[in-house]
Amino acid sequence: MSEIIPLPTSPLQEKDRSNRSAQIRRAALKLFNEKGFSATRLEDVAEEAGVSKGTIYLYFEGKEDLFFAIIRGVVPEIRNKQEEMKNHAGSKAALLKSMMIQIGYKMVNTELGACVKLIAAEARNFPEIAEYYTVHIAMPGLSTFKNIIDQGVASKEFRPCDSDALASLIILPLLMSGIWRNALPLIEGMDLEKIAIAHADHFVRGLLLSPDKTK
Amino acid sequence: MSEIIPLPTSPLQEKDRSNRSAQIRRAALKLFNEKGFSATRLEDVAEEAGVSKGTIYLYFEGKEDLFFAIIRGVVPEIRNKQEEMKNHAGSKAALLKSMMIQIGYKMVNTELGACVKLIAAEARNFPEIAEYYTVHIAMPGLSTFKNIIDQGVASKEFRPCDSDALASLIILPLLMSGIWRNALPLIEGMDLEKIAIAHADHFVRGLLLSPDKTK
DNA sequence: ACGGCAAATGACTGACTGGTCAGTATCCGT
DNA sequence: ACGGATACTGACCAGTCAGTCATTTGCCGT
Repeated sequence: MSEIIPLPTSPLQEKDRSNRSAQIRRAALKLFNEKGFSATRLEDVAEEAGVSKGTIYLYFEGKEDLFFAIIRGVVPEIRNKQEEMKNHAGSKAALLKSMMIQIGYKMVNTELGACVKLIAAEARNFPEIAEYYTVHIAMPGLSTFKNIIDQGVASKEFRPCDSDALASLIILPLLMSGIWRNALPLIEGMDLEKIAIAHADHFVRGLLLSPDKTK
Repeated sequence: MSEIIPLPTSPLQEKDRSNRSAQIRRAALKLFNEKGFSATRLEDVAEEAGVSKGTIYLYFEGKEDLFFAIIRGVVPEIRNKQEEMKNHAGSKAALLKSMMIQIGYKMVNTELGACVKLIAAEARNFPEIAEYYTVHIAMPGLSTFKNIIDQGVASKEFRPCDSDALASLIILPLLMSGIWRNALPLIEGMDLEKIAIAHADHFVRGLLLSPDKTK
């Protein structure tokens, strides 16, 4: 071919070329999310990523390893959020609200929701994933929320309550928002971001002893 | 073979024999839920149901039709619950609580949770299912909850609120409970029934204008 | 311009599985 | 006891796809 290859080092191509692994993981997540792990053909992942099938095997040991790599990729961000919560000073109500809205936003607008859906759909086929998610994400996350609630109760900011159950109830609707967003068409009037905000507001309202001062 | 076939008409076998279709659907739901639709081999469904592969094709047109039949099978029960809610007289708070706890119970203890997980995982592969679920279950369900909340607001039982968002927030944690139950190992201290009850209690508490009288 | 090396390719293979259908078993009315 | 009808079976076929590897591409330093 004698045609001029245009801008072979443009920012986009440079980035792609320099990180085949991320490029393949992105493509795979998109298709796994659309079709499911088992129904996704590796050849389609290759095409979506703009490489050939063989190339995938230069970066991953196989389909399953590619799946694990995707899940591992979202963990650091979640861990950081958890750290952020632990080190926060100030009103627990404001902290909870802020975190719920941020998590809700990420669930609906980033690949996080797709990952949650994938984990829910495939965890039973990959016990390793289920174990990893449970031990390294869900348990510390719930425990962090529980601690915040307990602290709020201790300082008389919140009413006494079953902090175990309420910690779960913070996160369950947000997880389901992420799944819905990636699984089903949105129903008219069903704005998932608005729902996350309403969740934060309504949940904390039911927890406060005195009328809401964070408004 | 000359061996005696034991009790060929025992009650159990009689029942099974009389309804191959339900028997196959039960087996298929179990395996679809465990492995996912695509990763489930029809031959395994046949074995689980105690029939041969060919028999499945006497009752269903194919794998996909079997899947549709499973989903259609849970709809009547849901529709009945919705009717029940529309015809209820009395305190909206008590009605909401009762419904939330009942739905939560079914999500965690019946095949309903497995169906929700399946729909979430597979809806994008079967737009017909997504459409059906959205139009015939989700929309009327949300609209029923919204009406109850609006009525409660009108009668000054509930505070003014975004009833669209709150209707979604009633159901999202319950759906996620059903999915969690069928996807992930329960975390220590994570009792999904207890969570449904706490949800009902906490959600309604945040909605009431005057202190809770349903206690 | 060249030669060597790492990166990338895609045709190929072997295992797997949805769906078929010719054959078998079971049931029931006579 | 018979025979037709209905229910069931499982070997088989045709298509699919994860994973392999001999070959090609293109990027260097010299």
